[in-house]
Amino acid sequence: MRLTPLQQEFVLHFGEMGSRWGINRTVGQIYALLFLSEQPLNAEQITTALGVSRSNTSMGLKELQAWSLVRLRHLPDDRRDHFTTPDDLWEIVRTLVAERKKREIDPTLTKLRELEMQGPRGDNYAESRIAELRELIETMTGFYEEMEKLETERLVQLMTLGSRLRGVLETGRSLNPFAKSKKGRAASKGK
Amino acid sequence: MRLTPLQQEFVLHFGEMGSRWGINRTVGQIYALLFLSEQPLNAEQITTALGVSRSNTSMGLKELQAWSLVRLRHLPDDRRDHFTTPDDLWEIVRTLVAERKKREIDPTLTKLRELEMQGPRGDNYAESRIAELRELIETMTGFYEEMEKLETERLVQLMTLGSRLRGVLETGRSLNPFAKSKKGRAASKGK
DNA sequence: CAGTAATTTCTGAAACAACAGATATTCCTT
DNA sequence: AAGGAATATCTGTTGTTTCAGAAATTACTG
Repeated sequence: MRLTPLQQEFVLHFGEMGSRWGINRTVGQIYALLFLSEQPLNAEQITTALGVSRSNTSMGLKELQAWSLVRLRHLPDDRRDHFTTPDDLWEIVRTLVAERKKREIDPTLTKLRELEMQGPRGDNYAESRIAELRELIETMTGFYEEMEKLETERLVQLMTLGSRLRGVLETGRSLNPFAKSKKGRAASKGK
Repeated sequence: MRLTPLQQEFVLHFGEMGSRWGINRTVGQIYALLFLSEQPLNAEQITTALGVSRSNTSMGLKELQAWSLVRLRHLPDDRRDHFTTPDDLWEIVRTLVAERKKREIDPTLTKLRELEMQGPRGDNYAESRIAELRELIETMTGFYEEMEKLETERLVQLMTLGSRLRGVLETGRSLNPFAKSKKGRAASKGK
């Protein structure tokens, strides 16, 4: 398989960013390639397109599956595994956030609760600091869980509220500019 | 400097999590130690408390400064640098998010725009996929910028909206349960 | 403008991660 | 059950990261 110049550049960028994202170059490249590929690709195609070893591709795909970032597809009359990324980008974001939370936040939240369970140990400052941190993480993960429940449509609606966000948070103010409220019709210009 | 058992356990946990957070063990430990320390600490104290080399401490502090995660403090009659973390945890979160965005998102957004600037190249699927990704990132960073502008109080208010979040997004519904609206007082049962 | 304390940078060793090629396993076909 | 295609795992090599200790630099003190 041969890449177009556009695909090439995109793939190389994702490879370079890999290390910042906590994955290796090959994993980044495989993901980028699948992301830009209209058809699902098999391991062989990925290997030749990226010019990496077959084994490297295999490990990369395994890692991407552990992240639930690729899906397996089977084509008729072909028993090779073919891989794609979801068409819906918001679904990809949801997956990414969920996985990162699972790996980067949850273990710490568990540990903090564990430390608190062991009861007061007379280390007052540290204890209060830990409690505060736990509360903050709980607040944030609680918010995350609420957002996770929203359908994509509502989520986008929330994200594109823009400057109206501030207004919504002021008690008594409605999101509907036509609702009965003195300040109701503020801020209406979208992008 | 000698650590209490509570500090010890917390510090070790942050060290272990370091690799998942994209920092090394020592950096994680230094941060954890400073986080639990009521007084600012100097490099020497950190070194003995963690049992690492002086040079390692120096590199770790440099890295934490690059992340803007620690602040420098000078005590009277002492020319050594002393380090602390902010008292306000929300400030820490803001810093973390801002830095991660800068390192993990912005370069890719720039690259995507760059690719689009090079104009259509007849690679239709890839082009539309890239445009879609850029739009999504712009939506998310736009939302982030709005949240960044909120004072902490409002931010916490937003995050603790809970199930009312859904209600707020339904056009015409006010955040104020007493506002005049037929559906106004719906959605009050918690989890 | 020495002398010394504090900090940073250099150096090499050890641990770890990434990778290609070879070998082994799985799973389908007949 | 044998053959063969697809995939996964093992093995050794290369590259990278982490770290301590040494050397160099910087920044104060008298």
